Amino acid sequence: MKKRLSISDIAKNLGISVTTVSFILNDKAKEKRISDALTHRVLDYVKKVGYKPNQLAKSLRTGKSKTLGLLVEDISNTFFANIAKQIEQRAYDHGYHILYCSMNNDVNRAKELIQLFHDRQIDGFIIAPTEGLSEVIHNLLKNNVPIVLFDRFIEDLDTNYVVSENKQGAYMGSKYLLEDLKATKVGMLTINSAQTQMRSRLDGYMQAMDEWGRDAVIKKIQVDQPNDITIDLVRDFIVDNKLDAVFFATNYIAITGLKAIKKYKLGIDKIVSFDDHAIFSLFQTPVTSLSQDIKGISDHIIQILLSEINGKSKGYQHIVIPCELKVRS
Amino acid sequence: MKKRLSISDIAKNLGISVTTVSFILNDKAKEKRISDALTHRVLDYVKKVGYKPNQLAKSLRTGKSKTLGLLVEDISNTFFANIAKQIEQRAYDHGYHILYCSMNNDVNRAKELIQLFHDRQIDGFIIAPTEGLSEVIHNLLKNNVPIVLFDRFIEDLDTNYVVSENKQGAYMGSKYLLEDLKATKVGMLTINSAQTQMRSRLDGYMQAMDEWGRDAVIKKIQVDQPNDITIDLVRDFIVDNKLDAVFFATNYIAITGLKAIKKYKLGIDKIVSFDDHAIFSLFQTPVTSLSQDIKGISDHIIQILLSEINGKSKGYQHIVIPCELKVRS
DNA sequence: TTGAAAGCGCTAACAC
DNA sequence: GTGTTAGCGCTTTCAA
Repeated sequence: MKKRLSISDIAKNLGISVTTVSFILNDKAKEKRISDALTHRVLDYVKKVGYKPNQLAKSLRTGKSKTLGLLVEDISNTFFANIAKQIEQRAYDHGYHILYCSMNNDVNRAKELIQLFHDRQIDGFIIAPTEGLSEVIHNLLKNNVPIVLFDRFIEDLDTNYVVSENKQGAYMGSKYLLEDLKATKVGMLTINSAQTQMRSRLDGYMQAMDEWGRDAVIKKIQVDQPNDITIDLVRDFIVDNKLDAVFFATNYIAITGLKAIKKYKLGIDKIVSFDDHAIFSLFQTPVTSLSQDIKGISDHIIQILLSEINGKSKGYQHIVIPCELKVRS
Repeated sequence: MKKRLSISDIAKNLGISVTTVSFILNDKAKEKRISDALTHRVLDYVKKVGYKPNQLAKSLRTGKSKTLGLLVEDISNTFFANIAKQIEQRAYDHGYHILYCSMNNDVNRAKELIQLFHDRQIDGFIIAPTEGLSEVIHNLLKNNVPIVLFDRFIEDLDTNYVVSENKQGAYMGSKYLLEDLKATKVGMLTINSAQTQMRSRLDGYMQAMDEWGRDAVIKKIQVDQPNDITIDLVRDFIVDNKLDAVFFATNYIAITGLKAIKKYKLGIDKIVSFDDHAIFSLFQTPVTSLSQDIKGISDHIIQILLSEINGKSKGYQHIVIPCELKVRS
């Protein structure tokens, strides 16, 4: 493997100095009033020999790594995987790379990873924050590290975030069950989590129940328990409360719920779930869903983060993006 | 933001030289016979002030970035997302980061990305190669860049790969339809692609059809056409050929197929798909699947790549991992 | 057993 | 307009 050319090789071969080459390569030819002829000669030569600047050296010198960190709970979750895909696209378009990782519901791992990313001079963070990350994110903020939170935010932390209009979405979904499907008793299945998006979805459901003068019937399930157990819990919840409609707070809870409905032939046919999923149009009774605007979310995240990095931000931004009710029947 | 400490700050504050600090930090204290007392003093101090070496500088000096590149077609595909999750876990355990990206079926983008990663001195590549990448991968190989292909390989390229036992899996699935479900006419739906894994799945199906003396009935659909059109094509395929069983070559084809089955009430109840999916146990007639060993695949990928990077590889490895038939009925 | 210093490839202040 | 050079933070050879 022949050694990679360096900028000084280029300069030497062309009989000029590295400065000149550097200026030309960094689009400062005009500014530094380097002759057009020379500029072209350098550019042509660089292209001919396929010279690429060493990003590492560049980063070391400039302190910018041109890399963003994406931290999510679980990259194999379709919502996060889709966000990741969009973010990555946009990042590459702007010359940024993405380092990503799944925190897997493990606060210590998460803290470690954030530190690790920071040590690697990540230019900015995109985080779906889990509980317990408040302090470490606060530290980043204190160090002026650009950050955008998404999917949820942390209440006592003043920073950028991009989230869906969860309360309004949950309200729409609940209202759809009550008003359009004439449900008499609507239960809500959610997870045992204090994350803001979950709280908002709960609030939306509650508001609808209040307005219709119905009892709120809520079960919070634990995410880390075996699926079989959860399935049985869901059956008990539906049967014991004589529900004729269910609102699921996320698509993965819905999938577990649908398993229970199928397994125990519960005959529930009024179902709404937050987050869309391929499965929902295929279930025996189609599931109406609140689909989040993945593209819109990603666009805002990148736009806010890049403007922070480029020092063009005008205070912290709080973006709330509407969801769409996808009716299936 | 207070400036980060550098190794020379540490040395200065401790009244010793950077060399000594560097040796101690890189576990060469013993080898260089630095006194235990000093070693401890340095280690304690480093911990106390929370000093972290600058990875960029380290990389620039050593030429190792401690970063791996993961290139897949589409990170939002569950198979790839799951592989990504596993790989990432293992990589971090070994002190490596993952830069990833989706090639989105775009050869030029893929080439560009590989070049980009290479320019960033990625230590190794993990690639699910698409058609047309032969040349650029060949170039990497010529430059002794560690590479592991997975999911498929490229026939005229001698390198490491980790794939599932696709032919055997497809054979098992087809045999299950014929032998256990007593299917009379089994059609295969696959995609219009020459990738090795697709070819092998086709071969497995064909072998079973041959052994049972049945006609092979195959439809290749185009991945990039609108879903509605594909759904209608699937219906025509099933109806025109009077099929009573279908073998789907991937889970996403299966999902489209299930949509057709549901939409047009085709009443097919003998269904097998390659790749498992949450949906398959929930469809009106459960779908038996061939599930790939994500963990096994990931383990092998990382193990091979790291031994290549550390120069411990003993020639190219070709790993073929069995799939499991998940019967549902 | 420890230290001085060169050098990885690049940018940019300063000199001419 | 173009060149010289210091220095980003680190590893490692060579010297002491």
